[in-house]
Amino acid sequence: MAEAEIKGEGRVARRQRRNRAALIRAAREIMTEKGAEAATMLEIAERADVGAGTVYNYFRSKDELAMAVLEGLMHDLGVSIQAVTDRFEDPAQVYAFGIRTVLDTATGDPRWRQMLHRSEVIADALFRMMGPFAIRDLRHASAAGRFQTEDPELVWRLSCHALIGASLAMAQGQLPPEAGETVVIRLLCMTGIDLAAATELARRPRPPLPRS
Amino acid sequence: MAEAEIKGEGRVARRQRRNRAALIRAAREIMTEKGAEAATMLEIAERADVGAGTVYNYFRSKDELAMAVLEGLMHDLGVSIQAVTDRFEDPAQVYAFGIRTVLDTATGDPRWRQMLHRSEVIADALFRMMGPFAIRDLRHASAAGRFQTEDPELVWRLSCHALIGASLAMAQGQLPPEAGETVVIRLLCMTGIDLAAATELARRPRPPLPRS
DNA sequence: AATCAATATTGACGATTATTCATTTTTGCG
DNA sequence: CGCAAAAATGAATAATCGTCAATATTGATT
Repeated sequence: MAEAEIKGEGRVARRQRRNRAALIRAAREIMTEKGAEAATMLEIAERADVGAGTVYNYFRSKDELAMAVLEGLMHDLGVSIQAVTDRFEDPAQVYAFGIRTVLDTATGDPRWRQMLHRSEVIADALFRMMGPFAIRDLRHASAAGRFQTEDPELVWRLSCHALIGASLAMAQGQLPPEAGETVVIRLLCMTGIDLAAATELARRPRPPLPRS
Repeated sequence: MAEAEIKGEGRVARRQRRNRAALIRAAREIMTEKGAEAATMLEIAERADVGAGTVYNYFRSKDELAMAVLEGLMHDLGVSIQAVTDRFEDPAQVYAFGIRTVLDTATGDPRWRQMLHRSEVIADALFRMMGPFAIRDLRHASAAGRFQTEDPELVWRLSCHALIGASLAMAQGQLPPEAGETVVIRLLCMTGIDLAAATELARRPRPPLPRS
């Protein structure tokens, strides 16, 4: 995929797109398999079939590469969530579905689980990558009188950190899997709805995610 | 301080206490000055006046030493908070004061600020070190009908991650300092009170902290 | 006081890896 | 074809965590 020719694209540009994509793909495979820390730059370079130094022509550091991997994972998840929530009527339900799905994916998908260290980086990526959607949903739900969130950006930021922190705790067995619902309920409380409404929202049946 | 003799304590035990204390003190000085990452084990060992390998007789790893430093900082802050909130009547206010103080200290005290990387470690330390107090406050406030928190442990855990995440964002200038109040309001919302009550609680005048 | 097993200390060293950089290869253009 | 600029290369660098064999200290026992 993504090998489509772009008219007027020279060989350099084409090779660069190929290298960048190959590096991110290789890094994603290795990092999501053994963890970002355990993945070495040399192994990534070899898997992408480039020289060790070439990685640094595309990414200033290993962290920057790891960030690109994370953003890719989150982009994919965001697309899946969008596909499902497009049909929802209630904007509050869109938001609730989103955070529930992020939580379930972060704890359930082994690829996400391997990236769960360095939570500040992950929370930040989540904030940036899914922020536009989440903040839009918070605004809609507030406009519809469902939430009371005049500061959606801040609420979303706090939610990201809490969400990733909870995911980490669950992945480490410090929280039971059943806690997922309660986590969602409490995060919904931050939007300004009351506990009963948050509970109702969190317990609505959810359609399945399309696989990515 | 802490050089008090313990009756029947041999020289080994005395030296071990001295070494452990000296290592934590040295690590605290260096780590809070230049950050935990930039501090090297060798420099810490030299400042504590022990050999480079000796550190590993007391702490299995650099992370474990950093954790001890963090726990010390948090212990000190916890003592200060306790001294102030002892006189409060409203348990909800005790909780509100606690989280506000953690936030202000994390963003204002340069020693804390230097430790703000690796937020999952810090949030975990906060959860463990201040958890007994915070959870007690949440229970009291719930029993008094102020909060609705049947799951104080979970709410506290989520709050820790959100609190540290927000502190990090403020320290990096991604959030303005005035956001502190809103952060506290939204964290209070997680306890199950409504937005108006949370706002009132967050805006009550606060007595100053005794310096530690 | 002498002995000695147990324990603690030491610091040189090994091992690992992210990153750099001088060199080589490739590209695009006149 | 020839050449300058850009990109790729991978061997070398650098930095430091944690190990370990050797050494020093301790204190119970004789």
